[in-house]
Amino acid sequence: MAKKPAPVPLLQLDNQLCFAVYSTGHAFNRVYKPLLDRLKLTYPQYLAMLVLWEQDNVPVKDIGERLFLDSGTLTPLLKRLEAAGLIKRTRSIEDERQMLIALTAQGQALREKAKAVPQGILAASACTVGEMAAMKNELVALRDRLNAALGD
Amino acid sequence: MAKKPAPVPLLQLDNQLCFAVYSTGHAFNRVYKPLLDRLKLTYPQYLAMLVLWEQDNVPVKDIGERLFLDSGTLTPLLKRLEAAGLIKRTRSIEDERQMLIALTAQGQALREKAKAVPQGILAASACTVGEMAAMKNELVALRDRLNAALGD
DNA sequence: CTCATTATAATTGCGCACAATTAGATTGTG
DNA sequence: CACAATCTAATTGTGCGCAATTATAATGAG
Repeated sequence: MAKKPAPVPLLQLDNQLCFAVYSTGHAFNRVYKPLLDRLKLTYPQYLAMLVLWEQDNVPVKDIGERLFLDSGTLTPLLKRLEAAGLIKRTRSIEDERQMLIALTAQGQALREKAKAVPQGILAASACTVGEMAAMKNELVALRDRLNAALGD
Repeated sequence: MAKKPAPVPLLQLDNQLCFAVYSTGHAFNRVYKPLLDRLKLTYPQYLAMLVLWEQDNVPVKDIGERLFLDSGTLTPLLKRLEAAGLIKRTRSIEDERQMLIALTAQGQALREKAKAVPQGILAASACTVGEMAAMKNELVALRDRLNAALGD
C-alpha cells in the first residue's frame, strides 16, 4: 500500500512561525559571529555586556531577568567574562546571597569597539531602522503573550 | 568623576530586533516543552520529525538543509531518535557516503499525537492564523536576507 | 586508469540553555 | 528569639549548535 499520509498544514515546517523565529535566530548568530570575534565575545556574552553597559554593578538576578536566562546559564558565562578581564564578580555586603557584577576598565573600554557591531547587523538585515523597529515590536508583543501563557 | 557614558540607542538591548528574535525563540521553547514532553521529543527533535513526516527516507544532508543544521548537530540528535525507536539510519546503496533516515512504524504513528501540538502553540501565541502567517513571512524574508549577506 | 578534488557523515571540543538539586543567606511568623 | 519559608547563586547532567578535523566515498582531469 504505502499510502501517503494526508498533509496537515499546521504540521508543515514552512508554515510554522516558530521555526521562522528559530531559524532567523540562527541566521542572526552567523552574521554576528565575525563581528563579535573581533571583540572576543559570543552572542550571549555580548548580551550580558549590553546589560552592563546600560547599568553597571548589578546582581546576577537582574541580568537574568533582563535576558530571560537563569543562573545555570549565567554563572559559567560570567565566569568566562571575568577570566577575560571584562567584569569583576563580588558578593554584596548588604545581601550576601547576591553576586554583584561590575565592569572593569577594560570592560567599559570595550563598549567603544562594540559601537561598530549594530551597523554591521543593520547592513546585513537589509531593512530600514523603521522596519526593524516594527518587527521588533511585534515580536516583543508575541514574546510577552507567550510568557504570559506560561503563568497559567 | 564616574561620568556616565552617553547612551547609544543602537547598543540598547530593548532596541535590538535580534534580541527580540532570540528571546522570543526561548519563549516558544518554554511553551513547547510541556507539549513535546508528551511525545518525549525535544524541540529540535520535533523539527527533524516534521521534516520526515513530510518526506521519508532522506539523507542527513537534506534534513540539514531544511533545518539549517549541520551533521555535528544532527548526527547525535538522529542517533537519539533511533535509540527511541522512531527512525532507522541506513547507509545508501547508490552512494555509500549518504546516511538515509527513515521513519519506523512507531515514528509514523507519532504523527497522530503530534497533531495536537500546533493547536497548543496557536493558543499560547494568542494571535490569529493570519497574523502568525504575516509575521512568519516577514521573518523568513529577513532570514533569507541575512543568509544572503553571509555569502559575500 | 590514477590521483587530486569534492562530497557526506562522524567526531571532538567548547559554550550555551535549562531542569533539578544543593548551599547558604534573609525574611516572616509565632 | 526560634525556625520555617523564601530567596540567590552555584552545581550537575543532558541536549543542542557550531567550528574544525577526520574518514570514507564519489567524481573529474590528464
